[in-house]
Amino acid sequence: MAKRKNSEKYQIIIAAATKVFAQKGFYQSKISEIAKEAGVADGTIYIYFENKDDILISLFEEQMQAVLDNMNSRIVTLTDPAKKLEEFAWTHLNLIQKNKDMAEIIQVELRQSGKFMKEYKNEKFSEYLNIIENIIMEGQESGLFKKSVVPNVAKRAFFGALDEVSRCWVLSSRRQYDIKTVAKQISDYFLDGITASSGATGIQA
Amino acid sequence: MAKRKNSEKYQIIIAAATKVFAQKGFYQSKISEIAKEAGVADGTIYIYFENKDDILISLFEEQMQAVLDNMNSRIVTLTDPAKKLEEFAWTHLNLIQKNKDMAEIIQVELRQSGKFMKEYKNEKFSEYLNIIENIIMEGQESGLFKKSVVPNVAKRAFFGALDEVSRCWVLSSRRQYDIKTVAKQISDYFLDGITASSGATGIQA
Amino acid sequence: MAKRKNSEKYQIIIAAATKVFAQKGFYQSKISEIAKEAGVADGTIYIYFENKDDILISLFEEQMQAVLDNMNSRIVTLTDPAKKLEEFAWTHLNLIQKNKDMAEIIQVELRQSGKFMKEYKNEKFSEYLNIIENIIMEGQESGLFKKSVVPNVAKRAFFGALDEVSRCWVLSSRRQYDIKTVAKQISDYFLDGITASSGATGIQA
Amino acid sequence: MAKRKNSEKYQIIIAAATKVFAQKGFYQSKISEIAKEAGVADGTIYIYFENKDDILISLFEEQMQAVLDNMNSRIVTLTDPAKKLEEFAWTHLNLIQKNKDMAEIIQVELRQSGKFMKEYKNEKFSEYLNIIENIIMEGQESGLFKKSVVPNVAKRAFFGALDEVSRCWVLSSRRQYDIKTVAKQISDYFLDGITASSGATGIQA
DNA sequence: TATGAATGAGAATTCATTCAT
DNA sequence: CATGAATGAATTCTCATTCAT
Repeated sequence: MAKRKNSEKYQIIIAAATKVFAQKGFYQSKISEIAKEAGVADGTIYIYFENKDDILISLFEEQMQAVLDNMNSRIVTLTDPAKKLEEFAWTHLNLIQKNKDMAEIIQVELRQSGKFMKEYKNEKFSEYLNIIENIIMEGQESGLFKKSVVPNVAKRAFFGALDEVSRCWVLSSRRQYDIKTVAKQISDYFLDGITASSGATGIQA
Repeated sequence: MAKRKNSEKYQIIIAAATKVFAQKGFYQSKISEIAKEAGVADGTIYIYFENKDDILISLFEEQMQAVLDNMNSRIVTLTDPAKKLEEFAWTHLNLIQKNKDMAEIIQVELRQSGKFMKEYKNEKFSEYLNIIENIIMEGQESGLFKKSVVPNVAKRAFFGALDEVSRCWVLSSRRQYDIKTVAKQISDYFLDGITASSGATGIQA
Repeated sequence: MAKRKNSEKYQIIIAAATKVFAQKGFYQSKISEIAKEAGVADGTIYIYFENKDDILISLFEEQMQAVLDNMNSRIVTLTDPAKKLEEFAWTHLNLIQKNKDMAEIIQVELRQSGKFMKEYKNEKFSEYLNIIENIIMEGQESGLFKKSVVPNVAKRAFFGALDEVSRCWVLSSRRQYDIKTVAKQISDYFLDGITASSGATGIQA
Repeated sequence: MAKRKNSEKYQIIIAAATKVFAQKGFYQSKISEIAKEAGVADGTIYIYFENKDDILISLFEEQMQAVLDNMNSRIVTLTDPAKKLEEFAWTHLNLIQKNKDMAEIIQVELRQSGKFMKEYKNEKFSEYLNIIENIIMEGQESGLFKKSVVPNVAKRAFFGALDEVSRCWVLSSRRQYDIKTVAKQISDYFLDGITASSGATGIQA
C-alpha cells in the first residue's frame, strides 16, 4: 500500500490515464482502455490505484504539483506585479500548449461538481489561484494596483479569463494567434482595461 | 414523439432533470432519479425524450433560448458599450443567482468535451458569447475601446472572468459580496484594468 | 366480452396484425405497430383481443377455418385419391400465393414451439393435415395406394414437401415455375416417386 | 473477443443456450436463464458472445458444420443414389433423435424470417440441402431418376417431408415407429411413390 | 507483482397493458 | 366504444473490481 509514485508502472498508468481521460472524459473512459494504453493488465491498475476515482485524483495531484512548482519558480524571478501577471498568463498558456491532455482534464473533469469539486478538496488548484491573489495583494501594497480591487474576486476573474480563452484555444485546431500575443492581450485587459480613453495608454506598445 | 414541448409533463421533467443533473452531474444522475423527482414513472420520460442525452440537450436549448432573449432585451435598452458590458455582467450573475441549477449544468456539463462539446454543436452558447463580441466591436467603432483589443479573444476573457467568479459564487453557500458589487468589479477590471494610475497609465511599462 | 368477430374493427385489426406479424415476426411486432396499421388506438386493440397472444391465435383460427372450408369444398368434388392429392397441392400453393402474409405466419410463427405449439393445441392445423390422411386412407381402401404406407407419416411427408417448397417459393421474389407445375411435381413425386424405372412411368404425361 | 471457441466456457454456454432456446424459443429465453443453466454469471456470456443474437448464430454455425461433415462422410461411402437418399433420411432422423434440442432450434428458430432468415445468410443450411440436390442430379445423370424431376424443387420436397415428419416425431413423447422404419417410409415415398401398381404405373392417369 | 477471466450490481430502455377521460 | 398517456416490470448489456493462478 505504501507502493506507488516511485514505481515506473505508476507513472506509465498516470500517463495512459491522462491520454484516455482527455480524449473521452472521465465517465466515458474505461479502465480497460487505460490498461491497454498503458500496456498492462486491468488488474495491475488496482495494484497502484485504489479505484478509478483515485486515478483521476492522483493524476491531478501529481501534475498539479509540477505545474505549481514551475509557476512559482518563474514568478519569483520577477519583481513587478504587472510583469508577474503577464508571466503567469504566458506560463499558463504555455503549459496548456505543451500539455494539452492534462489541460483538458483540469479544465473539464476537475471542474465537475459531479464528483470532485464537492467531495474532493482541490487544494492544489487553490494554491495555484493563490499565486494570482498574492501578486495582486503585493501590487496593492506597493500602490500599483487599485485598493478597490478585491483580490479574491480578481484572482478568479483573471484565471477565468485565461482559462476560457485557453479552452477554445486548446480545442480548436487552427491556432490564430501565438501564445505571446494571447497572453499579452489578456494581461493587458486585466491591467489596463479595454477602454481607450484612460490617459495616454494608447501609446503603450 | 414530436416532443410535445408544450405539455406540462415535458416541463416537469425538464425541471426535475435540471435539479438532478445540477446536483449529481449528468453521468451520475439516473433516469429513475429524474423520474422520481418529476413524480412520473421511468417510462414516461421516454415519451417526451429520446434518451438521457436528449434530456440534457433539450434542457439546455430550452433554457438557453430564454437566457439569450432576456440578455438581448436588456442590452438593447442601453447605448454606451461600457454600460452594456456592465449590464451583461450583472444580468449574467443575476441569472445564475436565480437559476443556480441551470447555471451549474451550463458551467459544468455542457462544457464537457466528454460527450457534448464534440458531438453537439453548441450554437446557443456561441450566440451568447457573441453578444459580448458585438458590444466590444461596437465600442471599438465608436472609439471607446482600444483598437488593439481582439474581440474574439476579449469576449472569451470577459465571459471567462464572469464565469469563473460566478462558479465559486454559486458553489459557496456564504455569499461575501452582492451581485451588484461583483458585477461592477468584473466589468471595471475589464474596462479600466486593475492598475491604479488611470490617467497617467501611459508612463507605466 | 361477447364482442368481436362480427365487428368491422375486429377484422381490420386481424388484417393489420397479419401484415405486421408476417413482416416482422410475432415477437418483433409491437402492438403499437398493429394499431397504427389498423388505424386505431393501441387501447382499442384490447377491446377486441385479450392480449397479444390472442391476436395471433385468433388470426390463425379465423383464417384457418376459411382455408379448411375452401380445401374441403374443392376436394369433395373429386373422387380419385390421386387427383385429390394433386388438387390439395395446387390449392395449398394457390392459397399461399394469394395470401402470402398469412402463409408466412402459419409457416413461421405457428410452428414455433416457443409459445404456441406447446401451449396452444393447434386443432385447425391438425384438421388440415387430416384431409391428407383421409385421402391416403381412402386410396388404400380402394387399393390405389400401397398398404405399406403409414397414413400418419405420409400425411406429414406430403405436407412437409409442399410446405418446404412453398416456403422458399414465398420468400423468393423471382418465381421460376408456376403453381401448376410445382404442384404437379410434388404430387407426382409423392404418387409415383422420382425413380425412372418403375414400369412405363417414363411415358406418363 | 476473438471468440475463444476452444475455451471450455464457450462450449458450456453453447450447450446451455441450446437447451434453453430449444425449451422456450429464442425470444422467450432470457440471458440470465442461459447463464444459470451454464453455471456462470450473466456477464460472462458477454465475454464469449457479442450479444444474444450471436449466441444463436454461433450455436447454429458450430453445430451445422458438424452435421454437414457427418452427413457428407456417410453419403460418400455409398454409390447408389437411391441408397444415398435413404441414408440421408436415416442420418437426418438419427441426428435429430440424438440431438433433439439442436434439432428443435434449427427447425423452429432458424427458419424464422422474423429475425434471422432475413439478416443472416444461412449458408450452412443451403449446403445441407444441396447434398440432396447433388444426389438427385447424380441419379438423373446415371438414368436412375426421371429427367422430369426438378432437382431444386425435389430437394426441398424431400427435405420438407423429412423435416415435417421429424418435427412431430421430436415433439411427441411416445414414439410409434423407430427411425429405420420412418426413414425407409419417407425415402420410399420419394423414390417409388405411394401408388400401389409399380410396374404397371404407366397406365395410371 | 502481474494477470485477465469472472463476477454481478446497476442502468438505460422497451413495450404490453391499463384506465381516466 | 375509443383513446393514448402513463405505467413499471422486465431485460439486455456494461464495466469497475476481485482473486485464483
